Amino acid sequence: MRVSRLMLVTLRDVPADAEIASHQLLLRGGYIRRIGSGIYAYLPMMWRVLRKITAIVQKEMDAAGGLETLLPQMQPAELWQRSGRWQGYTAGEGIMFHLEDRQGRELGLGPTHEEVITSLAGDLLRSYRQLPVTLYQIQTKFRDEIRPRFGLMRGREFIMKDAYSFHASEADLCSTYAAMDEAYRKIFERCGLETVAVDADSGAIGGAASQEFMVTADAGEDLILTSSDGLYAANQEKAVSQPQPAQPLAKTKEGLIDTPKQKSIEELCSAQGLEASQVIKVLIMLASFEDGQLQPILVSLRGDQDLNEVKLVNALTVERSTGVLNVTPISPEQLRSQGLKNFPFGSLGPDLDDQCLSGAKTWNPQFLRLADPTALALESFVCGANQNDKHRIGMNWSLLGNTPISIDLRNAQAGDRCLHDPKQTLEERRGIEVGHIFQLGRKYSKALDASFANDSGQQEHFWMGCYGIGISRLAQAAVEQHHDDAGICWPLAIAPFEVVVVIANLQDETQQQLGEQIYSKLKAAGIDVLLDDRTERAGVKFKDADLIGIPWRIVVGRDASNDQVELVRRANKETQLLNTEQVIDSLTKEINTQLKRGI
RNA sequence: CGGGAUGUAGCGCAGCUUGGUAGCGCACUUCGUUCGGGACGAAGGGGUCGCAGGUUCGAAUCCUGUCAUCCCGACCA
Repeated sequence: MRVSRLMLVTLRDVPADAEIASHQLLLRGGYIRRIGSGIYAYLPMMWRVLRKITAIVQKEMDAAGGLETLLPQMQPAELWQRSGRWQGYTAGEGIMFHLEDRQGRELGLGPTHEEVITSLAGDLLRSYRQLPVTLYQIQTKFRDEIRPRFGLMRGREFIMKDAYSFHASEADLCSTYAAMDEAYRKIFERCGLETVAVDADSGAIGGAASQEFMVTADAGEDLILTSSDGLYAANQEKAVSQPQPAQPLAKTKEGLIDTPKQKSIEELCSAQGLEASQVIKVLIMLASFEDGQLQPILVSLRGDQDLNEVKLVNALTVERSTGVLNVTPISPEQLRSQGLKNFPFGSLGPDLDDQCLSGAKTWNPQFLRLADPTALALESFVCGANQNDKHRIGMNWSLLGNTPISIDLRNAQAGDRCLHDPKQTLEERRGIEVGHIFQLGRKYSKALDASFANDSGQQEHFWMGCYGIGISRLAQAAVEQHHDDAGICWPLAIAPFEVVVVIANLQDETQQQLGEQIYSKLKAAGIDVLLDDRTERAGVKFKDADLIGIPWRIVVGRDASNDQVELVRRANKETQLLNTEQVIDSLTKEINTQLKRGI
């Protein structure tokens, strides 16, 4: 391909609405254009990148026994009603775009495909003899994200590879899950990405075991915690640890203390000379459930710990065996509109009386009381007295009366000791989630009644797994991990072109001819080569080559008359002076061996 | 949805306080000089000042409403 024919439009200034490096560079390099919030056009060079990633994914999925397919993006509501997810995905914070057709039938635009694939499998897979089966597809997904951001990182329309496996037994599911884990590691390695596999929450998808693959990068949206020996790695949403020990509270008799203007844990501790771990922190939240219940929640935590909302939502789902639409802190305005008196915020205790909810218009009039084990383990503590500007000291749980439900609700933090080896501590890093694998179990096959005949002729529900990769996100994550001040440094395997031949001065006949010659020879050797044949000055072409990030650059310039050209490696600017034959030889070899690695 | 900010040419911005009919840099077109790290000169083209009302002789500028985009939180590949 010739740059003069490539519709290459690069920008010198950084677009104002791009925040992170990868987003800025993709815009500046002429890879993407924003069409709407979270909606992007993939320009020709970007499409080449995406196709290269796609090809790698297809190869590895095929090698792992996957069957490529293509499922509809328009999905009937009825299918989602059967799985029980229509409500959760369309109402409240739901992320499914949905519409009505001319007959008034409701349809959703596929954010994921468990429903479609499971009903198909139930239809087509009748015998255990047909199992296991893994189906996958690569297509555009639609999600009405609450907050799209960072270009392709979180789009409302994005390209995803999603795979689903069907099994006769849990053991068989586990073996495919392990094979997918392996395939994912190969895929990311072949794409030139440094990733960490972490234990993950399975979220709205549901199911048992689940692992996320994170591209490590400071701009990542997720916080991941890893042990220094590398044996434990988890998303903070899921991570568990041994808490730091609490500072024991000097034995005092229980009593009331005045704590004017000491509303936060910090204010209280600094005014009273306490450690945060000696205080019980109380959070009041409102959970709205799929069945319409509005339930006030009272959470007690040790003062030095933070609430993990994912763990809270999971706990609530188990407690009520129904889906949670959202959980939000309760505000004084909400209390007023329920016709309730304000709570003594800043002085709340775990024993806040249910009386203060009586007469609520739409809420359940009793708190659901939960507490983290670190809070329950305190033998003596300080907590709010449920009246403004008063706290109680020397308290314990038996003095407080009815004990809340004990459940892990706190965030593991960097510095906590690891459960697998208390000598290790957790370190934190940021990551971009590019892949996620789940053991779904039989959640969907039961909900959609998808079954097969086992070896004794009995109908059984499938064991299922599902496995996703964000293709377009992966492309941007690669940029986030591989760039410098001058621009992108694409890993070879996913670069839009492998080599760019820059003719320094197009008016120089010798340079022009030699450039053309090298270009044709590389093309004939099967290399993805770009020829910069623009009549721009050399500096402009060098800057553009750096910006768009082609891994290798051949400069045909001053020494063209002696058949000497420069070979420059984009990532480290390493330069060699070679003749035509050498440059073609060494590039062909280098590229072929690099691309073969990992296959 | 809550909190914060911004909308003026393809991109980056000034002008708004104090109303007088739109400007700068880059990019684009033409000509000349230059030609290995985003050249120089000359001449051009391109704007419903987000949109709708209002105030005024007159609005990019003041007022009201509205829409869009971005950032912080919940969502997730």
